[in-house]
Amino acid sequence: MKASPNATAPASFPAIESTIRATGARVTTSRVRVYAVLQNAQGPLCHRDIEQRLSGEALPALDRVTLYRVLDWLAQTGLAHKAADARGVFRFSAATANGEHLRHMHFRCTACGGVFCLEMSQPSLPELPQGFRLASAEFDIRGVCPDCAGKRP
Amino acid sequence: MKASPNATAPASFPAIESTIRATGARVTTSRVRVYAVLQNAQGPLCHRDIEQRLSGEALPALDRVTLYRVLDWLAQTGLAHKAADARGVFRFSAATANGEHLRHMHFRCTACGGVFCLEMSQPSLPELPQGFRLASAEFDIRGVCPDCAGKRP
DNA sequence: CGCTTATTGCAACCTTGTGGCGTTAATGAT
DNA sequence: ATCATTAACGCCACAAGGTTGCAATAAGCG
Repeated sequence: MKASPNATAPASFPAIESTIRATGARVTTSRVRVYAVLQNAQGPLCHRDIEQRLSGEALPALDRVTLYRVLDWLAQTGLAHKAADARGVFRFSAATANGEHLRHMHFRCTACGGVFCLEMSQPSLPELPQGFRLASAEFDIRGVCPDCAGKRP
Repeated sequence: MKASPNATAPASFPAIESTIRATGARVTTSRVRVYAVLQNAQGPLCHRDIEQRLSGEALPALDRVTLYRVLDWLAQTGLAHKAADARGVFRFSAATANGEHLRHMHFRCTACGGVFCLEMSQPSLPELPQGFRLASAEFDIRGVCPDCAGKRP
């Protein structure tokens, strides 16, 4: 065993492994790797972002379809959140333990599709008409991020 | 039932025509028809919804690509709003004259993708970090609509 | 009416996402 | 430690949404 100083380390994350094991499903390298990427991310990532980060690792890249399935599985088990960005592409983010994601604030750039989490106190939830089942509520702000605004002023 | 006379009326909407003319672009039947559909709609419609409604008219159906282009043009000129629904599909809605759409409330069904406009007083807008350009802000609520909840309880 | 060119329609293509199926490998039992 | 079981994986093809290029059409104008 070596020490662990490299950014392209193999998939060995005891905490993540036990989290996945707790769901009752099998602990596979694919799941560990993808979940680790989501946990290290700053904001919600789309399929391509994740593929890119995985390809930076020493391990072989995972199949496109497998990645989709792992992501959907993560979303289904509640370990990750899945939502479409301003361009209609699904983005995924690791769920926090206490489910505080139910009240979050997002800025979605219509140019690059990026999502920025804004840490601000969110207004209270409204009451829904009868029959509607609430899953999540977000204050969704669209516009252009500083990066894209700089490129096309 | 022939009682309702112009369910399949041709494209002749003086108000819509002059609105389009005011943008400086050409007034075409495609633009008039699509814009009329959006104005008569209850909530945001996706490409397919619009195609379906247009095919109910007596006039020949418009090309898929043309529809996309007309919709993008409407969004660009500000006559319509374009946003992705919970399933990542773009939906379009006619903009109101006074731009009050900036403060709106939507419920997005994750099952059928439907969007329901909720008329409720919305909380005040937050202040953004420097460099971010605001385009629109919505309180975005996701869940399951009464229809879909009834089908899969 | 005839001219100019913005729009349209068609065809091909791209991206995102899904379904089927044989093969691999994670787990539990031996 | 090895084997059997079967959940996941990888690969294939496919579907839906969306875009690009270009020739044909029709809106606006003199």
